[in-house]
Amino acid sequence: MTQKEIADILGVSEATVSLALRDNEKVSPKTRDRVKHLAELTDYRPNFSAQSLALGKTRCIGVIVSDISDVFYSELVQELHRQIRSMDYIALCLPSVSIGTSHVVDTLLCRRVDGIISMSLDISLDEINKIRNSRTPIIYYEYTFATDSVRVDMVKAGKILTRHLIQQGCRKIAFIGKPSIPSGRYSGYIEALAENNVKFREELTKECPGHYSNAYNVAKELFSQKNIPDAVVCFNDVRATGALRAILDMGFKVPEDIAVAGVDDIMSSAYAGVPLTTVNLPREEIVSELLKMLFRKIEAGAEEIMEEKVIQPRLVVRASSLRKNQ
Amino acid sequence: MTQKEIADILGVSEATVSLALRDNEKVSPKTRDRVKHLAELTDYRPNFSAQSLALGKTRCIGVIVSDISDVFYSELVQELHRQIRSMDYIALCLPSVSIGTSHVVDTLLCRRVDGIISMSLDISLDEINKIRNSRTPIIYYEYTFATDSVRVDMVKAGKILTRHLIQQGCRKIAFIGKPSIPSGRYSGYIEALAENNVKFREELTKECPGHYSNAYNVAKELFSQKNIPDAVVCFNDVRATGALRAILDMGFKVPEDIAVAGVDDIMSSAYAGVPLTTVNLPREEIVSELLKMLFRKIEAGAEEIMEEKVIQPRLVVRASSLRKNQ
DNA sequence: TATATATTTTAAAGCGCTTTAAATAAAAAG
DNA sequence: CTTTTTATTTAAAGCGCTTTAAAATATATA
Repeated sequence: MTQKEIADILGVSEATVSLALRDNEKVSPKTRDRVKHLAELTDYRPNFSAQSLALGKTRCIGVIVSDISDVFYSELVQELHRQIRSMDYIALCLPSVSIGTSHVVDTLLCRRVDGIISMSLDISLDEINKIRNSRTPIIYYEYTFATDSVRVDMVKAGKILTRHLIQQGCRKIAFIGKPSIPSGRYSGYIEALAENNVKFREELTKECPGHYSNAYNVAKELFSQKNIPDAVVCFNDVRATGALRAILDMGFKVPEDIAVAGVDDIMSSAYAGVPLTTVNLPREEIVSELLKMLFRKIEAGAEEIMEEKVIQPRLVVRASSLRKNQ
Repeated sequence: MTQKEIADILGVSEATVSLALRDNEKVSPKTRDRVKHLAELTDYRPNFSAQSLALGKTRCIGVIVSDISDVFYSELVQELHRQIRSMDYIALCLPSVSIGTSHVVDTLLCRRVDGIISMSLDISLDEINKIRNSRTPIIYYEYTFATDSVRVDMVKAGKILTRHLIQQGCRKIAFIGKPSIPSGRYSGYIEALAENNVKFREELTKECPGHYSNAYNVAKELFSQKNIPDAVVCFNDVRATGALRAILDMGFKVPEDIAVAGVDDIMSSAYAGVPLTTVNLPREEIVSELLKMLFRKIEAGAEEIMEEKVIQPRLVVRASSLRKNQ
């Protein structure tokens, strides 16, 4: 079924059909009803490719995610789908880790998405330039090198978590997932130590790639040292869950011997080896800010809007850090 | 940049440019190189909408997922993105739970996806008919009411899990997540009980919607009865994780007092309260079969291929069911 | 009734690409 | 140096839709 076929059946012109379907007031109520009725009846569905071509927009935004099987991101993406639905848009989410950032960017640009949300940290300058050249509006999540971005105050996240552990009486606080480049959570961790006069010990901080198993191994190593930390802040809940498992496997009690905390507040955290203290990043707010900014930029014709929205995280205390005797 | 602009600059016709870019051997090597070189230089990217319209295909397949924040599905989708990349296609994945199955189907049909993979159980007959009428090829995952599907042998999954628990000495085996409609895992559970002469007790089987918290509550209730089960098979790992947490919170020892098992083998299962015994569903194989079948059907012009591929699951034994004294 | 005005419909061009059939240019054969 | 044959290029139509300017019809005004 095409508009032409409908037009032929009804004995009107193609233009009339198009106008009628889009509720243009130039077409008489009577014809409009006839058209719409027949469209309904014949299960007519506009061809989006044709529409996009004619209108010059796809009503589709691209989302670059590093890894959609990463729980936190999949939760974010789900929320994004939910919110974008009401704007009559769709989100095309592609995982850069499994198909390559460069390929993702090319795909999105070829498909002429109306805008892009980048949630991937491993996007290169090259790709950013490609996007800029194409004049496709883009907003970044958690990418500190660009304006037009939304991010959670991760310094604060690291800080409130560390503060909390100090309040619980911990004094030898380790950090798993130390970044190679300066990062919020890690800075927050260091600041919190400093402001409470707790000694920062380099040897208690460990790099750790992002998967359960890596954190498991790093933790095993960390807690095999002579001088055992009494708490550990992890880069995120996935790493915290892995580390926690290692700690339990080694026979330590959590939180009595070692307190554990992560960041993200993924669903499974409340059901981990020991329910996990963490920092909640408000998905709904993050997504709504991202979309608000993106659509503003789309309206503005891809002009930089030079804005950076910072969202506040919230401490979520659970058993993994709660020392009863405090 | 459009083909026309390239053509104008080079002083050739639009047709030549199009043919050259698609490596048609009718165009001389010399012109082809000139065209491609300029295309490269000017960062030309074909307009996909136009291409789709002209070719009558979108090189895009739609994926209907109930909930992409469900770990298992997000792992499946990630794998799907990986595999489909090499076919120069993209996957448009939409979560039916947050935007509604009917809306998902409409969206996919409007956008004229070349094929659909349905991973959602709550797709209605109405929607299936819409898809059929549009003559869009579709393959189902785990949907037992349709042919042209791929599924894991869930009877077997339920059976090997239950058998394993019986071998571990359990005799009062509960089931959390009993389905309202006949389902593989549950049947497998019952069959395994029967074949080992273990009494089936209705009161040990509980319905349970799919989230950690529900399983937590159901388990709390189940294990507050006078007659406490010594094992529980859960519909999947998410429910198992929730139930496990409840069991531990109630002060039971796992697996000594109660053995716990799930299905899916999601990444976090190995790091749950107690590492979780489960059944692995081979993602790579599932996805590759789905795609193989779908593309076969696309070639065949949406003709039913009347096939049902059954994939074998694999038992993964971990601490949550391993009774040392056996 | 004729004219001006408002309402409704339509022809035609355009969006950016593909493809086919016809036109042109180059090479081979006579 | 023609005539065939072969290689290369192009004009034109089409994919399904939108939109604008002009045409047709209906309604109001003089």
